[in-house]
Amino acid sequence: MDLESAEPIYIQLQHQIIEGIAKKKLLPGDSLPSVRSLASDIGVNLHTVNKAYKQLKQDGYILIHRQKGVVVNPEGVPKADNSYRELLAKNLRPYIAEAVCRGFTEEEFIQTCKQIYSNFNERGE
Amino acid sequence: MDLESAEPIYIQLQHQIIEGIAKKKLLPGDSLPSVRSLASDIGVNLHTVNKAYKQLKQDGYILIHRQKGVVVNPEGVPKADNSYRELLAKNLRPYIAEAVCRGFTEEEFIQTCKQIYSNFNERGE
DNA sequence: ACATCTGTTATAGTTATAGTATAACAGATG
DNA sequence: CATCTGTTATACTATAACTATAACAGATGT
Repeated sequence: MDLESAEPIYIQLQHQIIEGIAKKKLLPGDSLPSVRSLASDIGVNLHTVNKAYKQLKQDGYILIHRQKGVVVNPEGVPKADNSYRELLAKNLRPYIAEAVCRGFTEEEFIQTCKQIYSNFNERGE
Repeated sequence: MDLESAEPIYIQLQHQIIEGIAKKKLLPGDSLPSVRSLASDIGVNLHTVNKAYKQLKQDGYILIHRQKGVVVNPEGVPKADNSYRELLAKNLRPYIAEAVCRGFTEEEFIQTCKQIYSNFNERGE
């Protein structure tokens, strides 16, 4: 966590949890710290953590049983649908436009993606 | 231009100009509207346009000859270097983590990228 | 010379977002 | 019944985005 970053803390938190799920360090059913304990752990306010959890819940990454706490979605994360695909393409567009301008070829770009993918698919970590 | 978007106007402007260069609708040496005329065209303040131009200049997309106005870099956009590659990977990471969680495979992801690339490489548009 | 265009800078104000600080509520647990 | 949970409400500060004017300095055209 970088509290000095331009990236909002609650966004960094979301990314970190999503990465944890992608890397299978967080498995379906695993429980996450309460908003209060996590907030105190990383030294931020309760609401900042709550904001991250709220969004993750909305996106189907986690479930929240009032008193039992926060749990990684036991059903797994909702599969990619059309609206996801559209949003992804919209988000990637500016990066690819910049790559084209800088002479960063399709092959190089794909190689970069593959390398990142491999970070998440390493088994037995 | 979507003045209602959560995406800041000056960012949208940057993206649009970068896309123009990527699609070769804007060629090296082409001149762009003055900050004032562009601002009045899209109905925003002079400073909003200036902020976008400033960043584009910093990134080497455009040159600014005090009185001659704004011009697409005649030398072309600076080629991808290591710091660019690092930043790109850092930026792509969250999108790929999400894709992994949603069962969006590497092949599908790459297919998405290729399709976007093809939008920029279409000749004779 | 002079008006006019250019990018640039400065100042000030508004609005929205991010984050903090408390407090309280409601359901579940021990 | 105290304590933990997520949730909600309110209020405050700091910062970013945007707007509104105004002015400056260099170049151009008449």
